[in-house]
Amino acid sequence: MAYDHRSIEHTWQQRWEDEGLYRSRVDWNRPKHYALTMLPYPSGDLHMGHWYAMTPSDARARFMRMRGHNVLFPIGFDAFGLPAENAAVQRGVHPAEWTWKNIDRMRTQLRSMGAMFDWEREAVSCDPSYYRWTEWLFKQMVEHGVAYRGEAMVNWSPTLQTVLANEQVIDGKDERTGQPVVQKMMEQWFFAITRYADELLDFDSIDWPDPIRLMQTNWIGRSEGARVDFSIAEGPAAGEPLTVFTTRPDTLWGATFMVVAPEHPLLAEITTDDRRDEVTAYVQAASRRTELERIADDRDKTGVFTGGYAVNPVNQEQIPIWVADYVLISYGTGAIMAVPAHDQRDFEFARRFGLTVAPVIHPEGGDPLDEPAMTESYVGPGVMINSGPIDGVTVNDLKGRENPSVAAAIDWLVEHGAGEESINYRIRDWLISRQRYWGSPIPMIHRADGTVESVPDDQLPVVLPEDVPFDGTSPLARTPSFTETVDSDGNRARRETDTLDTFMCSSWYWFRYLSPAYDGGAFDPEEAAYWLPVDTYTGGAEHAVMHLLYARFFVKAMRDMGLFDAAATGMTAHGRDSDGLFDEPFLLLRNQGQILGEDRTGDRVVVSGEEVGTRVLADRVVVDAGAADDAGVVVGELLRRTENILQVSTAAGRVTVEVPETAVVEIPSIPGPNDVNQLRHHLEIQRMSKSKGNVVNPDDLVVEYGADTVRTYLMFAFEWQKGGPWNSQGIMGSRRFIEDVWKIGTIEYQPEAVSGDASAQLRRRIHQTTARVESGLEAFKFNTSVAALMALRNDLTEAARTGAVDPQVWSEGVDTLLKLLAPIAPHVTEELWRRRGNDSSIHLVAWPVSDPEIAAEETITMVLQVNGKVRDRVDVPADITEADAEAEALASARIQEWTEGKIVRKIISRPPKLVNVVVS
RNA sequence: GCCCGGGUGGCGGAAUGGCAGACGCGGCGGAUUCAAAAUCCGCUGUCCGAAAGGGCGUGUGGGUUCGAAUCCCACCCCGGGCACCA
Repeated sequence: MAYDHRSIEHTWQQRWEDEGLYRSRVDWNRPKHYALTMLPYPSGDLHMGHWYAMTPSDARARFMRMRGHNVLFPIGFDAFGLPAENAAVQRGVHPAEWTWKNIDRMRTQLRSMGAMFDWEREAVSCDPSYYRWTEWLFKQMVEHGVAYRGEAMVNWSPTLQTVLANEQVIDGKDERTGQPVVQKMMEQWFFAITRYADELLDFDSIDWPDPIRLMQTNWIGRSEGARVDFSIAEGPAAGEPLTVFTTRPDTLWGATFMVVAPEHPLLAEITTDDRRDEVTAYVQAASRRTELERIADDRDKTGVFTGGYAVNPVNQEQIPIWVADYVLISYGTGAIMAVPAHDQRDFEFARRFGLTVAPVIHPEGGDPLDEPAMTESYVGPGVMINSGPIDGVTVNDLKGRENPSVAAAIDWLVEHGAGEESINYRIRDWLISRQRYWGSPIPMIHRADGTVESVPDDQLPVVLPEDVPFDGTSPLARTPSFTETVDSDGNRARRETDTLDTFMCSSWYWFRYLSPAYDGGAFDPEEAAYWLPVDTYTGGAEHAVMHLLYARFFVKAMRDMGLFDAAATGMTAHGRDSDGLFDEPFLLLRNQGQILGEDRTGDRVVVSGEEVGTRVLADRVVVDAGAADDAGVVVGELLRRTENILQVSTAAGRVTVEVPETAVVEIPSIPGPNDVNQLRHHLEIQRMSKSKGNVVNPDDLVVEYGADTVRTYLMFAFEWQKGGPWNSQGIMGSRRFIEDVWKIGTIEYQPEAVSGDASAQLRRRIHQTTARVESGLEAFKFNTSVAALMALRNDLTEAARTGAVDPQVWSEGVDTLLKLLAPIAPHVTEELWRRRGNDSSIHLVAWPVSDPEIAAEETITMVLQVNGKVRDRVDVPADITEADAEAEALASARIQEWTEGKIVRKIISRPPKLVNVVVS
């Protein structure tokens, strides 16, 4: 009976659905396990990346279930976002229609995986029943002061006609489109994520990969130091403080000038009249430059003198104030004290503009700094000099108060009222307003008097109007039926027309999964009490600082707003200690790598034609001409093709070939008339993309090989956390494996010359395999689990051929193979399990237990070494004593050969693994 | 520039400081076949050797150790993150 994946997979997917096999229900008598995979964006097609992310997660969730956990493994869609709106602009399809159609299609594709998703818990973020609670959560944030409206310098994307969060801007460009972003002052809604900066730096209670923790730590960017008030010396602002943040207050006595950012509020008052034109020109030039241009420019510092001076509070010295764009308004106070002797940026600026450099640190174990000769700043350890009260204090390489000189300076500042100890963060508050249509509306109303009020809860959600213009910026703002409303006093008012950053939708979705239809709140506290928090979260590392940081912030804010109080009470009622369970969203996080396109060699082309200048004008191009090679003027591999221009790698080097329309193109492998566009060029390993033509479609693979084979291959062929290039031949290995399992599961076993040894050996392998598969699944090293199963397949195939094992052991072997493989290849194992006479699903049976005593080898091949080199091997009992092991080694003829005539210095005996005889 | 992660056969990858290369792909040889595909059996790091066996071998150089892919130091290369953060 042949293995037919099509009927098997279809049948079981249907039956599991009908029987509700994957419905998860609260059951306080069983331990729970909340396994979560990052929800997909409904782009239209499930690609290999989705399969690669989800099927191993599914396998692990199934494994946890077989181990006795009550597992929740939900799925949904992150359905708001720009691509839907672009589709509307470009193709005239309404975003809602486009999105829901994609979701429909992707649901079908997701079902073809055979994953244990509980579809009753599906949540879709663009559904009003979902975004009602996104809006409600926003309101909660407003009411608790976590969300606020503020004027700030924002990242404006002229291309997208919207603002972006800091996290969405990379190198001064929008991280999605790569288009430049400019700075602009705007009033927008923010979440006060900075308030949680310190708590977000604490990862002690969660098991997350180090790189992610590091990236978040760097992103938050905590710096310890001091705020110091300099005072403006003259002019309209005379006597006013000019505050700076510094991590090196110990170098205050070396401050020789100050620099303010071009946007600094006090700049105009500081600037003297004779300098005003120059300063104004500089500020204007700076504002015109995008972030991108500032980076693209050579790093030479620019700036101008304001004419103003400030008084250094530590020594009353007057120092000049400059304006320069290397000081950023968005960090610290937007003004710095410059200590050129001990800060490289300040040093470069000072040298360029001829400003004073005054060393205040005597380098450790070196000569005093020779100011005129210095070519770079000194940032190492030493001893303070020329610094009045802190002279002689040690300077080390540590940060903050751990550096004695910094501690001494802070103490002095505080004592003299000149400054205060301060911590500064790189992270900014999260800007959540977007001037887009396809997002959750912000449930706020602008009253005629300029104040803002929220839409009452019983009027939520504010529903997106359907009929809006999709031909430019902010469709909602241009839809009067939406914007015109009345406030709580019945006066005419205007609705907020910005929508929420879609990252907000994905910052709480795993709560909605618990009870997607619940209308008494964002989630049902009864469900939350049982299922929360998420035990295992899997997804791509590209979300390291956005989604994963926002999600952590959300949970902390929700906790502080009391949104988990009811759930905590429920936990306590069931005897579960809720302490600390609502501090973090995901207890364990693991990231999968990325599947890349396959390496591909280009067509071997034989071109005939004539040379015209530097290129060859073809009249005939033949692919794989074989013996007819000599006919060509150009023969080689096609490296690149741009329209009809070919780059061919030949023995003599690279040649450019132009293929006019009149030329004949012959590709034997493609029937019918061929044209130049069908030539395949060389492709390096890189991301899959339609334009490169290296996309592997999982749907096609499922049709050809079956979901079980695709799942097995994805788990076997890569180190999951690393990923790598696709290999179209490799999948056959997994297909053969599944077919072999089918054979093993369907043959009639014929015992012949049954031997006790062979039976015991197979039992040993069964129990060893169980342990190996288990540890692989636990540790996300799925490839080792599959490898172990393939090895068991080999043992069982051998057993079937020889007939040497006891029928009972054979049967145990087959059953164990099926159970261990069930999480990975759920369909074929279910089919075989039932055929073997079992009435209920294999996915409900208990995970096999590996008995260490049965798994233990009786005899082990012991390695005999001389001076650490393997010279012989002997089979010894597993419980051999150290003395016997040594005796075995010395009795070995081969060891004797190698030790003959030498003096045995010592013998390292590690029974039963090895004996190392050290001679000289 | 700074901070991470990683370099193991032709390829994907295994390996609590103890037999490097499990498992698979590919390749080679054989069986089967009219033939091919599929399937089955065997071999497959590299060099020397008829073989027995031996030399070399986990990016490079050094170190620790009886013993290093694994630990330490320096360097090279690849991937990722941040990037004038005071």
